[in-house]
Amino acid sequence: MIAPTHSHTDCPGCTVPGLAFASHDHGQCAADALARAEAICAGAGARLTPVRRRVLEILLEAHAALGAYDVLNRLSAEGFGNQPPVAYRALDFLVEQGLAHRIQRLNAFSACVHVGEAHAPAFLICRVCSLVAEAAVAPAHDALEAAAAAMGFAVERVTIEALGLCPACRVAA
Amino acid sequence: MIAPTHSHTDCPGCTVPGLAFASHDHGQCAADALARAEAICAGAGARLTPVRRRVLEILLEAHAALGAYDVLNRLSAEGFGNQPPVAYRALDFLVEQGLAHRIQRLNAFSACVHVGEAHAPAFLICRVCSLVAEAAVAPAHDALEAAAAAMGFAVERVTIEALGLCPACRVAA
DNA sequence: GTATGTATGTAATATTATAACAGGTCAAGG
DNA sequence: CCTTGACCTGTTATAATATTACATACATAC
Repeated sequence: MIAPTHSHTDCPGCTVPGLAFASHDHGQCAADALARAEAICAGAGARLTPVRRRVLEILLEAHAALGAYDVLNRLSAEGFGNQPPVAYRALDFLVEQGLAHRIQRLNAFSACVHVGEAHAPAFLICRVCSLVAEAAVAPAHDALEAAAAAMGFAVERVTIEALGLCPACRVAA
Repeated sequence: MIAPTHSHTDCPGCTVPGLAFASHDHGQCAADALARAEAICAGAGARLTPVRRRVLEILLEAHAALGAYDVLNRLSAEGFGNQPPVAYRALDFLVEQGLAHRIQRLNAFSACVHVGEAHAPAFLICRVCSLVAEAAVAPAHDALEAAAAAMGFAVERVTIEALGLCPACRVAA
């Protein structure tokens, strides 16, 4: 696990701006996010199978970025397969469907906070407490797209990540 | 190796805009870049030792993103140590001095194209031929900084990468 | 109900990265 | 000079991350 399970960072479904690093009640979030995931998959003709659904739940419950092997450990404890491909396949599926994101810098995955909405996410990673927040950065995305277009490069997927200090750790420092 | 040795992508020293994916003469580039690297290190009180210097040369010659083990293989073939830390330490040093960049998406490293200049780089990675170009995206960087500041997050390091098709592979498709 | 594509489980292995420690080099201060 | 301390290199061992390949099972369309 990359960050403590009880942390309250981004909460899928709780998309109030500015709330990303603040504590808040999110009891309803996971349920909402799962319902939306079902809808997305149905719409895309993709199957949200038990393993895949469970992996999404795990990411939602953790409320933090998890490594593939963290996910795998939980899966195998629950009677699913216990070999890496089980986790990687489900995670890849979720990322493809836009239900989860991969955090390159951490080799980790987190449930998407804005499922279904078109969004250009960036990830703010605290180097002290490892909490990860998802921020909307459409302007940054547009700027990158423009720079790429000027060079004749066709952008398909974008990764924007920042490493630094979250508000809490900033104060503590 | 991530991309062919003979490729002509970004050429340190040849910073003509728009040239990133075009073929061009870059015989002088490596020498210039090395000279600037010496200056940077001298100014920072850092030591560009033989291993470190050689790793930088390797990255410059390859003219592409290389994995740590690619670098290590070349080092050990030349009589340097043949264990991973030898490569990782030198690469980490170069990244810290701003002489090289890490491409997260590829777990690879490339020589910096704009040594010494303050710059906010983004990396354009072709998913077909694996060539990597370094683009200047100060506006994207600023936008990310602004979004982070609004959330109380203090940005220290930024990763911006795009996966897609380079001009050549776009035409071929 | 059978064929077909897709999903899962498993074994084996590849790739990427770090921790820990020993020995060497070099420059500054005594 | 020669010692000290900081830093660099080499090596061993191992950890962490990820993929290939193949067998089995399941779902859907025909």
